[in-house]
Amino acid sequence: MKKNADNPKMKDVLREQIFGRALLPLQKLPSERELSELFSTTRISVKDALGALETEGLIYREDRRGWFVSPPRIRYNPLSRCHFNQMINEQDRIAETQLINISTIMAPSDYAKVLELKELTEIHVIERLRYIDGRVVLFVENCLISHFFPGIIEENLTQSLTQLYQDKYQFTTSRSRFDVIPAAAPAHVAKALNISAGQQVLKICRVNYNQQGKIIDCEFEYWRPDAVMISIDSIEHS
Amino acid sequence: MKKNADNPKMKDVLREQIFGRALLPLQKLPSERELSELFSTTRISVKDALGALETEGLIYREDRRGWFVSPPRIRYNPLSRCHFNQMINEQDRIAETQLINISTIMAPSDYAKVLELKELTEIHVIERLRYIDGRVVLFVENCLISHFFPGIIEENLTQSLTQLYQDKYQFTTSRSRFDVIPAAAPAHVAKALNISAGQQVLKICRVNYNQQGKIIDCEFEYWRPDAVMISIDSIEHS
DNA sequence: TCCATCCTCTGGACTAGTTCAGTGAGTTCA
DNA sequence: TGAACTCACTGAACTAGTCCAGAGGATGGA
Repeated sequence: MKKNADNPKMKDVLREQIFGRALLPLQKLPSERELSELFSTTRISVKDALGALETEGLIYREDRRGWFVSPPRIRYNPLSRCHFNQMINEQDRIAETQLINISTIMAPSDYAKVLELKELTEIHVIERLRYIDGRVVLFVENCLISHFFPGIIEENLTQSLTQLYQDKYQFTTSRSRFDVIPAAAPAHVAKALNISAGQQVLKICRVNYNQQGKIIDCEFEYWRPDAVMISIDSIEHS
Repeated sequence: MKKNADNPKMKDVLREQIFGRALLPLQKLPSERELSELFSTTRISVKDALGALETEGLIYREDRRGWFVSPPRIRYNPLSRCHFNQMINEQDRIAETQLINISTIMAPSDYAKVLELKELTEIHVIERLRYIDGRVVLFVENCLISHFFPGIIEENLTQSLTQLYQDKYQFTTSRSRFDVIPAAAPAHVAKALNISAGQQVLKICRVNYNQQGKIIDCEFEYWRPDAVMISIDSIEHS
């Protein structure tokens, strides 16, 4: 069968099926090869169409696993003191956290810059993965200035770090700065998020100050772009 | 000449030339066809490589014109009362604003929802383009609830709307909410930004309340993703 | 000098394939 | 039962083309 005017564009058909609930959140789409047969087109055209729906936030990819329908976005206020689990639960979603790796290193220049370090300084890097409804959507690197946090490595680091700072170290966050950019996923982040290196992520870099106004840690968050809406209300901070 | 291990990947070469200042901000890259000859590869592979650099924020595309090296990002605080021109000038860049279109319509459902309208309401839609250093980077739609703003259409709408609200209507913004998502450019936005429909943009939707706590307008901003870093500091709001 | 037309150039979108490398399920063996 | 192996499946990445439609510059005519 040749393509003709009776043959609606694949991305329009899929979009309608998603909006019409024929395809449900987290549901797997047919493979690219199947779609290219179904719609009598080539795989490159299928990839382009799927990529367009991905850009719209309607579907997401997983490297070597397939394409899936995106669930609704989470509303996220980076200035909020609300723990991840609580934030997700409040939106009737299921949260989970996985500790991936902890390392203790001399701060490389990009970290040193963010933390405004003037000399060689040891930091702990805590890598965690965040899941919503069983899907991995966020890779987080917390970079803690070690000398502020003796013995933290032995703690349960899947819990709220902010709470741990307060309970064990009597640090409260007096101020936060955050920057948001669309970025390309570095290889280690991509692998953790089940995408190929260089795919689009939404990167949030946050710097936290304790009650003495000193920077104590920074945090790099890499979000799946379809999973989150950053939402800020000026009234919550006045 | 066949590809072999001596032939470095095109995107790595271009990335090095950009970081090494052999390719300067706003400079045009060779066309896809030229690059495919230079690097003995196909146009699809060139497009993939260029797309990867675009995702990194290093280059940007213009439909039918070519690919260009991205200038540094603007730091933008959506909660700031700072006018666009001032914000850009403070970062040693040149700002320009172009009024594209003004229309007066009954609010369609997506606008009505954002403005929390309970009944059929007339709105003014003011479309503007924002340029930094001569490059179009931002398409803005301001949606004003008409009955709050008698006679506004005749004003100079390239100036700061916020200032106009205050001077002519004695409205000050007491509160703002904004949402940020990566989105696909609608056709009318894409055309204005010199990209094809469906390309990635960073969409900011803002809602403003006057001193009586009433929503008076909302704003949809569509940013070129490589041009902006959203930057918020909690200390500026306490 | 200005406007209309033409032409080349551009990215966008498509055709028809191929190879690569990791995932995950099923099977086999200890 | 658990671990290792195998194999089909998957998207990623590549080859070699084609056609489309709008941008912008050059040219010619009024």
